[in-house]
Amino acid sequence: MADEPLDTETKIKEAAQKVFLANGYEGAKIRQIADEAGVNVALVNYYFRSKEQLFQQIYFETFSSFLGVIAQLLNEETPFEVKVWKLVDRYTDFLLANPLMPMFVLSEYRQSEQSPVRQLKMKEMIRSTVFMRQLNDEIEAGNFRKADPFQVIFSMIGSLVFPFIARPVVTYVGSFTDDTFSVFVNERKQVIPEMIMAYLRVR
Amino acid sequence: MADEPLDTETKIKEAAQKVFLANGYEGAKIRQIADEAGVNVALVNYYFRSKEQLFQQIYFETFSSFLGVIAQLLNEETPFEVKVWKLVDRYTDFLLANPLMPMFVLSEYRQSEQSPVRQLKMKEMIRSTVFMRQLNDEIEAGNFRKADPFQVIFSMIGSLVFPFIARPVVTYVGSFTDDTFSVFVNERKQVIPEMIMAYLRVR
DNA sequence: AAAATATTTAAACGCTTGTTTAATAAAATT
DNA sequence: AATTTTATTAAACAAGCGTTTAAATATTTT
Repeated sequence: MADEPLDTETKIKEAAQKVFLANGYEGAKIRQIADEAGVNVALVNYYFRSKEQLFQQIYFETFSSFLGVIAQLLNEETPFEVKVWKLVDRYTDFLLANPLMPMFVLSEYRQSEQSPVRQLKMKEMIRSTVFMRQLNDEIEAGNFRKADPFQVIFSMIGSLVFPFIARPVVTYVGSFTDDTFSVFVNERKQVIPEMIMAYLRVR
Repeated sequence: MADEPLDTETKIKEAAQKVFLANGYEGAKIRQIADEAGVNVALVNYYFRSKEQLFQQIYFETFSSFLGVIAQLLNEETPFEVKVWKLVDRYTDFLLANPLMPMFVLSEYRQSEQSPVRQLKMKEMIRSTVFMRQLNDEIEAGNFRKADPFQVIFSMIGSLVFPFIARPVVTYVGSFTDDTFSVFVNERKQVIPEMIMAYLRVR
């Protein structure tokens, strides 16, 4: 990868992303962000006006990525079961590449009516996915048991995301290293789809 | 309930529990804890020496409760399937009564060798539960599919705990109120055991 | 009741925080 | 080349933080 010389604003943003994800809003200090970016403290406010605004920008982008990738995978035009397997596989890889994202997104979420996050219309996005439609169709056709699609989707996402949220505890209880944790999570690529499908197939 | 006049130390501790669980270590301020307890700021340090020590005490107790309740349920001497249903039922109720606990325990976890949390030997506790033994027996007897017990247990706990960790997002995407969130979680008392058992039964 | 100890308080301490200022350096415009 | 604008800096600011102090009050012990 060609690491071209980044302009100051980008350097700050990348440093902020790193520091905010590792420490959360309260735990992150502007001086730490500035140091990480190799830049004077004042420049953070010069480019982003305030810690709060910088955070909002980072949070919005992270949230969009976190739920956006899911929404995209849910919307693929592949048969239902294939999609479940593919989604779990792809999203596991995504989380392995961004292991701090789930905890950050879920622990730093703040509700406010006119927040950018709300304007994403994530609600409608998830509710109207191809995945949801297919699931409803299969249930109506009698191929799957009568199940609440929300229960199914949150079971799947929850199983997928949980190890990353609970990573320190999981690592401790399971005596994992970084490598064996990765193995553990990769094994779930098989376990989770099998679990979801086994549940749905029982009529 | 008879709310007898609490002594100062207890008042501070309960206030600290409340404030730490709601805001985390960095977000919690001693003056807020003191106010919540209706007590002078200096008394917090008088009784607990430092914010750090107060936090450690709260965290240890919360962690013990969070994992201890699970360990206890995993150790009940009931048949495997009955236990799965009972565990999900009881732990859901426990989480409904302590909705902030999972996020607090998982986001504020810090590893350190001689921490009180480590001395709980939670690892050995979970690994040697009746649940684990039963699961292994059933698999060896050919009644259940060949599954990694850790995968099963973390799928179950993860499904159980996830809605509480992701509550704001789940609430938003699902258009839940506090009441309908509670309904949603209670429905999982059936979904989760069925999912786990459906998975295990496929050979 | 007097003395000793424990509890509580208001005030201040020193440090870190996010933020701003005012001066300097660099770049762009004229 | 002179001027204006933009970028960067060191330094300071006020506010908030966890913590300590020293005096006042309450309680316990003698």
